[in-house]
Amino acid sequence: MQIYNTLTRRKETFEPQHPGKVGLYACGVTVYDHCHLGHARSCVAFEVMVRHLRRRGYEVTWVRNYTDIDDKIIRRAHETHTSWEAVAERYISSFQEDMAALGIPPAQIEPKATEHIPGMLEIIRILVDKGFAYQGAPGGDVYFRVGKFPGYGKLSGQSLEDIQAGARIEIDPHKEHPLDFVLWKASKPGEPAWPSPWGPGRPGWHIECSAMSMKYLGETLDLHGGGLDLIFPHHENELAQSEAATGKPFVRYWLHHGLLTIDQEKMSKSLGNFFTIKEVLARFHPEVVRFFLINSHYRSPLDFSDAALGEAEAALLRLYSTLGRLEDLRKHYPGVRGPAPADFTAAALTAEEIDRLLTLPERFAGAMDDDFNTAQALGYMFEAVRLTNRLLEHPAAEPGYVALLAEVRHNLVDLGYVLNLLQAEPQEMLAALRQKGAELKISPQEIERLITERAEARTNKDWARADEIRKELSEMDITLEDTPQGTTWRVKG
RNA sequence: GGCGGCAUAGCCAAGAGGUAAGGCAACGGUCUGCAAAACCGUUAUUCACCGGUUCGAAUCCGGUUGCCGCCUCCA
Repeated sequence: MQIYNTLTRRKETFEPQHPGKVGLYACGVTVYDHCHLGHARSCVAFEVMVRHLRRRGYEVTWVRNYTDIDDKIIRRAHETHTSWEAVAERYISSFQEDMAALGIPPAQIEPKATEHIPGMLEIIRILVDKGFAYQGAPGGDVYFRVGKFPGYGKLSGQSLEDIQAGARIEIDPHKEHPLDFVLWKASKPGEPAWPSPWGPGRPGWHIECSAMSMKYLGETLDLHGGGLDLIFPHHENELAQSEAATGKPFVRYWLHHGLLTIDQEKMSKSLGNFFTIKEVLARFHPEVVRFFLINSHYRSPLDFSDAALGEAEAALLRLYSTLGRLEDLRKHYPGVRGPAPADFTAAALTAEEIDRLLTLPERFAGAMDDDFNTAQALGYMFEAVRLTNRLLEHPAAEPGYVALLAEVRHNLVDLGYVLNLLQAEPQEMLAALRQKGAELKISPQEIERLITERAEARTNKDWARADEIRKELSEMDITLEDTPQGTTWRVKG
């Protein structure tokens, strides 16, 4: 497998420290508000990586944290006249609802910062003992001494001078260097506080990830990642404090995904240009959202728009349509399974095309092995779908025909599992997608009644009345489809 | 200002030295009582622009332009 490593800015062959085992730490969310779609992108990206690694036979330990204490949480508690604990608890629940709705299973370990204070204090103690950290004033903040760590800046590719040149940081008289960052933040009266050798306070942002990741995954992690926007300062600081404390490499492969944008601008709370996961899911099927999120490579920027989600919906519909036809076929031949006979030939496809259809799993895996290239993997699936549709258009009587399609069906669903797509019952999904969750201008009962009336008219060859009903429904954005199994309807797309 | 990234058809998007995947949309055809769906076909001699390396360049190198991200909390 090849994985792009932010530290070296290259794709590298992936080799975990311990054969067959992989530890992944993905930076989670700060729980002070509902999550937006950018957070969903992050979670889906790591989920898919984990699924593919497991498919490749690795035993993966996936850790995703909650930052459940920080300034924004405290501020939110003040604003809403409640406790910081209540704020954290509320938005952890909200996050879990979103994950469940998107079908993302929980990580193996989901640690909370406030439950790991002793581990953070231990790292800070070591850093102070080694001279990498100092307290600015008695009872005050404890800082990391950036100038003492030679590798500072190696992750973001900048020198200390580079960073300082553009720094908009206020000069803090207690800091030795403007870029020294807080490890332990002294609490003001009334603020949440934990006891420490340096006085009551709370952890700085970066130290929690070092403490929690190393506790669960060891001093050197295989994989650690988050959004591109976390490279500096968050991951740079994590790297510095962790390596300063242990003297060992902190992370073997740093993974950073691209950001979700709106009109080419980063979706963010501060810009106010965000949609929460809940808002998006109210309008689009969760699987459509997932498809949208993985239809481009995880490191690319991804622009959100209704049109883009609409395209994702149409594309997913195409996948499920074929799957539905394959499912119908399976019901007609319940005993037949793949694999296809090696010597099977079909009029509709050349030998090369049949081979291509059957080697989908290899090509799919190859794409995923190449830095989790979900876009290419999906491209291969669509190619297989096109070939499959061609076969379905030209039914053959041979048993090999059914066996081949049974194998294709199995492959599509099996590969879909890696992307957490195509796991639903096709007919149910098609019905859900066709109705788009949109407000209907007419009740389904009324539609059914008109369909029945039209069926009667058609039996009597009363084409005028049949067309009239079609037109009537069409004006209410309902499209009728006459199939051998009867007439179905869908909301116009 | 410093650091980094991206520019591929109407839109979205793979490809990273060997002659442009895939999706959406559009148009033509097959099918259909009419449609829809599906299938077939068409839609980039060309990958922002200018140079260079090479037998050969979206792919490598240099420069230009435009957009984005980070340098403050951010997935």
